[in-house]
Amino acid sequence: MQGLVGQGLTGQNRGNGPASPPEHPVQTGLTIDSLPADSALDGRGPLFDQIKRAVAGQILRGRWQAGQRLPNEAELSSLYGVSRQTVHKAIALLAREGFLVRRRRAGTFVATGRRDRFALPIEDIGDVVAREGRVYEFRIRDRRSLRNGEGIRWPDLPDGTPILALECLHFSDGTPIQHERRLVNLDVVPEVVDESFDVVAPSRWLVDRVPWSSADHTVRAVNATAEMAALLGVEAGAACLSIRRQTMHLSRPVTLVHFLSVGDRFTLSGSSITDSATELNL
Amino acid sequence: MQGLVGQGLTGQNRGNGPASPPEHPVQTGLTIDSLPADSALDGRGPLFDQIKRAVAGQILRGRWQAGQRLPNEAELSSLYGVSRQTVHKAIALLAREGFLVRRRRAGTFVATGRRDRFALPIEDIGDVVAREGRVYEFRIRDRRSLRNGEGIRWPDLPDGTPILALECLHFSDGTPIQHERRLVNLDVVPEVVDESFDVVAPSRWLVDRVPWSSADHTVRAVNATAEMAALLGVEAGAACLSIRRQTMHLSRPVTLVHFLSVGDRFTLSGSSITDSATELNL
DNA sequence: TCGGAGATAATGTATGTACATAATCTTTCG
DNA sequence: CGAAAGATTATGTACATACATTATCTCCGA
Repeated sequence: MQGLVGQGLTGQNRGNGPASPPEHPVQTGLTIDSLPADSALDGRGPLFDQIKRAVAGQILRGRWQAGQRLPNEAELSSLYGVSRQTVHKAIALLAREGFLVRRRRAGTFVATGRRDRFALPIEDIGDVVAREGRVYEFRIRDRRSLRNGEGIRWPDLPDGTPILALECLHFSDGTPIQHERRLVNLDVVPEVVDESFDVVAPSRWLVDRVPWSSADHTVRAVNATAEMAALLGVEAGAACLSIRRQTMHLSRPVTLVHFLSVGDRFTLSGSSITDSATELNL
Repeated sequence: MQGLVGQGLTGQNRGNGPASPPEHPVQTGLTIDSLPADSALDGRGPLFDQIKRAVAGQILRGRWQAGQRLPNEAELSSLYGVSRQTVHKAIALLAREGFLVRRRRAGTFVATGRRDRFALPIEDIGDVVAREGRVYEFRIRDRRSLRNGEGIRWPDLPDGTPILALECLHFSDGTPIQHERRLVNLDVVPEVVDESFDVVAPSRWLVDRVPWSSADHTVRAVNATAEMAALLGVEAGAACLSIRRQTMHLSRPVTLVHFLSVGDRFTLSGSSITDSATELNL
């Protein structure tokens, strides 16, 4: 029963039946030029969403420029013919999504902050392979229990902490595409010593089991060493994508992993969408 | 604001009489075991934030497991001694951040969705270099106005659309670190033809000027061709990070850019933090 | 002119109330 | 027994009200 995937939400387009804002008094004299036609609410979905769309639309269309001050909540309220609470909810959400900046007493401003917060999603290799319709397999090459500092050192972890060290290879349709070297903090995840990883890959096992609160990533390009080249079935020196990830939970390191993937068999890709734009369909 | 906790944050919990819920008899037998000590509110910040922390804490500590159902708003309300609106705000925000899934009539559940939405921020090269305390420079190597399909083809753009093609190099302390090849849709950004890019780099100029609603990225590792190697001052075959980005605005392509960076001089890195964890300080 | 005290204007939070919406559960009737 | 109709329950939205919190502005006096 916990299947549940996409939350369906969003009231459909009911033909703005109840209490639509027909003839509000319009408060002629005011700050911002009376809004042009395309600032009107569109009647689709909840009021606060309509207002979000209307405001974000003004910004995305460049009508409200970065740094410019918006009408205050009371003005917007009478402008759109809804209560201040409803305006507040819409505007506060847009601010939370980074479109606006609000300062008490000063007002609400279009965020100057350049919207260059591109974000690249990093997915589980198994998911990627499966999504491409290929057969995913993995093989554990090595598995050792030891203490930090004994041959291997995990910088963010105190020496002596018990850790599990894993090494494994990932395959797509039988071709090796990624090498993984992983350390797991046994103080945080002691159960992992009882897991054979016959069926579930370590990354998936961990992600299913341990919540994390933060993750650090470093992505770089490196030339394959002779050893790695042999494992991955490419020539020495082939360009490889190297991903290092450390996840933390409640300020404690959980796992440190190093992925190495063949450059022309694996790419990171994804689309970042401005939160609002998603809902806005702009 | 990280000063002392201080500020009498008002509205402490229960006890305060004014029209609190009509003293319903605590509903003994029910859903969640009466919450242990660490589920109490901590008195820091607004009530809805305290409730967010309390609930997210239960989840992150594994006390409320994935798929499990939470007490309903009314129960939480009497549990924490706040109004349903306040509980609703906290829970709705957690749901919006992906911690919870809510279904009408059914209730609120801890999200099973694996929290594997790692995201990697992709920054402007100029920002990165500057942050490292190095001197950033760039040089335009080529600049041409042409129409799509004439020698260059931008797949997502109709043939014949006027475009500006740029090629430039980015330097850190005088060392070349990134090569950029960029196409700009002149139908969307006609002003760009009047910009010399003497001072501001194209990426920065665009990001400051044109809002975007979505961006596609592809990151891969490639071996430097002889030509690129010469430009970047490395040996042919050196591993390079290749980033392709297309940004769209209102469903129209704005710019398509191809970055190539020397593997050992440039890395992508960043930390993804669960939205809530930020505020939670967990 | 400067500095500070106080007024003011904007957003932020909390509560109450009412009703809408969507599942789920229950009952009833063929 | 099973399907349709209705009751129930939990969340979702909207509005009103009240007060808290903070910058900012104004004005007054040394």
